[in-house]
Amino acid sequence: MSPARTARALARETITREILDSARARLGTDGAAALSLRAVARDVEMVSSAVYRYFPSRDALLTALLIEAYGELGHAAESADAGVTDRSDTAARWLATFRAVRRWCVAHPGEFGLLYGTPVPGYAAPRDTVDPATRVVRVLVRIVGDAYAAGARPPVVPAAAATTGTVAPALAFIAEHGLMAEPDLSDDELPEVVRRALMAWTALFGVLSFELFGHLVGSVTDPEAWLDQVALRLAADLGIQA
Amino acid sequence: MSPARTARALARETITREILDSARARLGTDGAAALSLRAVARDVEMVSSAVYRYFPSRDALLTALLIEAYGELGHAAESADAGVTDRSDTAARWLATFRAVRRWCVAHPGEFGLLYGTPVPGYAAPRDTVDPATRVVRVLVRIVGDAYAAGARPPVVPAAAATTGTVAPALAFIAEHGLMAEPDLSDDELPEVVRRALMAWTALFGVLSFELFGHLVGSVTDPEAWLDQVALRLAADLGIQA
DNA sequence: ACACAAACGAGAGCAGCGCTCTTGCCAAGG
DNA sequence: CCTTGGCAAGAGCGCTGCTCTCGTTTGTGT
Repeated sequence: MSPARTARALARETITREILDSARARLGTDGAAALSLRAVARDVEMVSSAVYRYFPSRDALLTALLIEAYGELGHAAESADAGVTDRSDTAARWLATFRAVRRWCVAHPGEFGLLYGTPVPGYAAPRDTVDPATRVVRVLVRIVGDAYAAGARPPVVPAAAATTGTVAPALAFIAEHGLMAEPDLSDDELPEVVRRALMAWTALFGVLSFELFGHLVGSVTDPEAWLDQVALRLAADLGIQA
Repeated sequence: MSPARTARALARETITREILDSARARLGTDGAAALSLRAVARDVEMVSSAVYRYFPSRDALLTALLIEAYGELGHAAESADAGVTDRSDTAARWLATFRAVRRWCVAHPGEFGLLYGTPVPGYAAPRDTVDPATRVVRVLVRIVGDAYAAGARPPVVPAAAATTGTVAPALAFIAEHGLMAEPDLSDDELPEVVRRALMAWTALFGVLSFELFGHLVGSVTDPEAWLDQVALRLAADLGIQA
């Protein structure tokens, strides 16, 4: 892809990396909305206008950070799930994924704010970011699907089934992206699996957002243990067990 | 409290109200982080420095907006719960509260971003905001507590009870704030009620945050119906029913 | 009724921001 | 060798939050 590694190309690569690293560092201290291109320019000891040789605008820099962060978070979730050798132990895969997602988010609060916080006013995420953004929920769908395929079911069939006939949210999701690896599910089970996994991902995100944005300061003393409790509660409500 | 309603005090009240309204309008269009004091000054046709007569800083203006928004959201939740005449129909109270919270958040996305989005970099919410911020979860705690007191229980007692011995999150919450109205619960049930309600509030927030911040665009077609499904699912998992 | 103090609006000014444009330098390729 | 193009630097535009000063208006105690 780059056969002619000229000195100029190499320098460009290095400086681009430096800019991204400085931007991510400032993301953690100042927040995404207040990310100052001039500040990162000072960090890498350049004049602000010189940075525009590498990123045409502040939004382009944000997009690069966005894609990088989504990739890291998705990779953390996927490798955590893949790290459980006993693939039938869906409960262990579930908990490992939850913990890995939290670990990355807690380690990178600035990037978390960029990904899931208030959208930057004038900025709209390009199409390139929607696919890496769905990697975490795809892992959860896969785990729930595996558990369902292995016979796991929620403890009770609730009365909520009455509403599934009127509306079918979360179905365009699975229709558009082929994110199921387990075809051993009936047409009735598949939407329910997707719905449940999406709800669980939403709940996981809610816990992390509350923790990282400081909404649990007075109520939860140990956020790590709290997330474990939420993960186990969701797993129990989904019928996932070893 | 103010027997001498001088013309100046009246004018101050009116102009303060105008500033707050303009700020809330700009909150919806520009976002909380980009809220410009100069812009609201132009809206109310004043010089920027004149606004400082009413709010000593941009942070103080944000705090005023924060308290006002928390109050409105809390009032929406409380009045929705109180609007259900049959107090024993905890399922109806549950759903009404969820819908009211969503209605307010969807109607005020800018305020939602201020309350629950990325924290404004240099800004730290003062102590005055923690109490109004807990009004929604207090409503949920009360509903779950009423349901439990009436005999409702989760369908299964899950294995997650093993972890409750090691850590006790969400207990300082109920210890510090006296937010229970139902004393008909044992010492074992009380923490579980608080935990469950806090998890439900977290899940509700996650759904709203995903919807308002645009993370459901490709996956959920009807957010209103989706929130109903989540509410019913949570109620079923909690054992809440009419 | 008068005077003093507080509150107020307006304006200038400071430092910082994103971004654009121009200028001059230096490496890469024909 | 010499032209092309990437590169850093600087000036400049309009914007931001905030501070200070100035002259005016308003409320109040004597």
